[in-house]
Amino acid sequence: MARSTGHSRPVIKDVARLAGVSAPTVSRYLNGTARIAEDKRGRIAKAIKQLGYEPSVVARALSNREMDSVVVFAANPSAFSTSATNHGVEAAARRRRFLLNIVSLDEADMDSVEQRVRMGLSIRPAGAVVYEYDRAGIRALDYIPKDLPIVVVGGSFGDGDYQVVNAEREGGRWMTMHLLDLRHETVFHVARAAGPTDNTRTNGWRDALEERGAAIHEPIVVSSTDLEEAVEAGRRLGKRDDVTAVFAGNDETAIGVIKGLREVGRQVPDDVSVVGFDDQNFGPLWSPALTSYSQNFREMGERAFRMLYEQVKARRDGADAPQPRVEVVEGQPRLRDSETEYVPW
Amino acid sequence: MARSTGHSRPVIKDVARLAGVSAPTVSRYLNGTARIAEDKRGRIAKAIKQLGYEPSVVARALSNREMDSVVVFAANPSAFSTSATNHGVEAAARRRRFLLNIVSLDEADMDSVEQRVRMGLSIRPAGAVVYEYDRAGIRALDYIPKDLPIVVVGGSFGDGDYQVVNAEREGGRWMTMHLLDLRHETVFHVARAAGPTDNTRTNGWRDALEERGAAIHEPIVVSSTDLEEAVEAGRRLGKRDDVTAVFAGNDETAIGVIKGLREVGRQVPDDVSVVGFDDQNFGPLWSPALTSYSQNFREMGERAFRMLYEQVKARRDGADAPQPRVEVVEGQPRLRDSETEYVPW
DNA sequence: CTGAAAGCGCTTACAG
DNA sequence: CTGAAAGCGCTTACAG
Repeated sequence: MARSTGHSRPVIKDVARLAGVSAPTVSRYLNGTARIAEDKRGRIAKAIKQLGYEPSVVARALSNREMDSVVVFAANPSAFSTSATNHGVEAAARRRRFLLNIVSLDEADMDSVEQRVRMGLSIRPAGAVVYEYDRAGIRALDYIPKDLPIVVVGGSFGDGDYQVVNAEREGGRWMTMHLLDLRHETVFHVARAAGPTDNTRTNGWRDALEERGAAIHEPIVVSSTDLEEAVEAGRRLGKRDDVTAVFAGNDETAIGVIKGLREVGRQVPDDVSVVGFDDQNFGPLWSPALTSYSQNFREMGERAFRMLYEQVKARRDGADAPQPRVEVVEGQPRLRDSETEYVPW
Repeated sequence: MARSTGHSRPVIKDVARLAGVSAPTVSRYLNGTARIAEDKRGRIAKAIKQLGYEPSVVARALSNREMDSVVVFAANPSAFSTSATNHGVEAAARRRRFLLNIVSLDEADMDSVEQRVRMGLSIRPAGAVVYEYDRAGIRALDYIPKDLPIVVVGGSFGDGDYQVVNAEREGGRWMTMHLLDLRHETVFHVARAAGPTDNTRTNGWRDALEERGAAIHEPIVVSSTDLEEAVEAGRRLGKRDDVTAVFAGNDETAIGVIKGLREVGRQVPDDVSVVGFDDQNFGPLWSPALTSYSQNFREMGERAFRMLYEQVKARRDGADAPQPRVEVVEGQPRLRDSETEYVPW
């Protein structure tokens, strides 16, 4: 395994020698962990620059028993929500010079969750972020030691001590209320199969109907992979003449529903109002431009890291852990042209 | 910094003691780096299981000067292509028990590229994968030491010694040919601003026109963020009556173009055929269902890791590096309803 | 086949 | 403020 590293990179000893100090002094300089004489500071700085020295994060991690890194555990790694959240976590982590490790989970392979978690933790990260939009994420929580800083993203309130959730339920409620405000007598709902959390769009929809005393028709649940099911839902709804407004669980579903509605001769928004969720980039281009609810995944990721870092920092400083809390990241409704006021004949 | 780790996890010494052998023997057992007596094998295996021992990847990395991990450098971390490719890399890496680190690059902040690369390499990964769809990726290559195994994903042929590219150009050529086969006299093109590579959809489009001797009208280049530009392109094209077929650089663009075309009274596909690229999931739901070209990003990611691993393995075995090569991952046309045969009046 | 020793590159008590 | 020493948890020549 002896690799010919060529001229290997400089190590702390080289810096120390060049600066005429000991390695521990360089270490203290780097970590700000003790006061260093002014002249030595200068010499060390120069030596570092001259050598192009970079501390080995691996050696540091071995010594500290902990790496400056976060692991994120997430199912659906290629979903927009996941990757946008990752991006936020990474950006915030980078500012603290933390590295990001991604370990994907697989809903279809729950048996591997434990092993994947172990793998992710084998690097001894300073903390973990778990996206708890689904069962795999929830399961992952079981395998993470209680003493490791964790932040849960998404999920139900109370699933984690430290949690950042998007306003799923609030958003669902808002969109439904909006339709009700437009005088629709009630709002039908085509839902994606949701995880077992209560912070869901569907619950928000129900909240609004209950609050207004509107009729609650069981939601039609469609697969999030086979969009044809949404089209079929649209057809079914289109055949009922009590359907004037539909809240779709996401934008793809909304599109499918609109398509199905049209197939059976109902126009959107003239005959039926349809709103989506997620505000995907194709929404504004749709005909009609799709009204939707925009979530800020990037922001969620950034907040998740910051919340994690607070815990890590406190631990490293020997301070008390920060107060556990749930942060709700609000989204924003984007009103466009796919819904309109209900006008009875 | 002394953390109360509670009961710390078992280390190799604990296993050795319990099995009645030395630590190096356990190490050799774990790595298959020497023959071990049958009875000791058994005892070691039992001790490992009993203790729930897991080797410290950090200690191992320090000793080996290299971590069992890959870094991927990529701009546009939340783009579907990026995240799907990441997923492929991660899946293939996991099989080899390699960890994945993600470092995002930022086109808008080229100055930070060097620092980001250094950060990503600070962990001493066994290799790096660079997504070279844009300038940031290309720049990143400059900062990665030549002796580190690298695989370039995307980009021009020949940018890297080891490269996996999708059939961008081939795909563009195919789609254009398809339209020409439908008797359109020529095909107009609305392109996204492309990176400085030659393996582009636009070049494929040009290839096809040249091959058939069709008229080449300069492509309209639109931003990949502001979809309104695509709509505007659609309007402009719609006003010319020599426009009967449009190859859009991707599906969002295609949708925008269709919208613009409609605004000026041209129907798709009756008056103008429009095809997209990428085969996003909303394509089939569009009216008309969008004809597009589907790429296999996941597969690209998997191949990228495998190609990287070959290099890593050879290096570790002290063997010759594998032959440099470029693998082209083919996509697949998805013919739907947005294009049709040209019928002159 | 296997053990004692040294080393990977840091950090942190312990003295001074 | 600063250095010598020991340790983090592995791996790898070196002997045997």
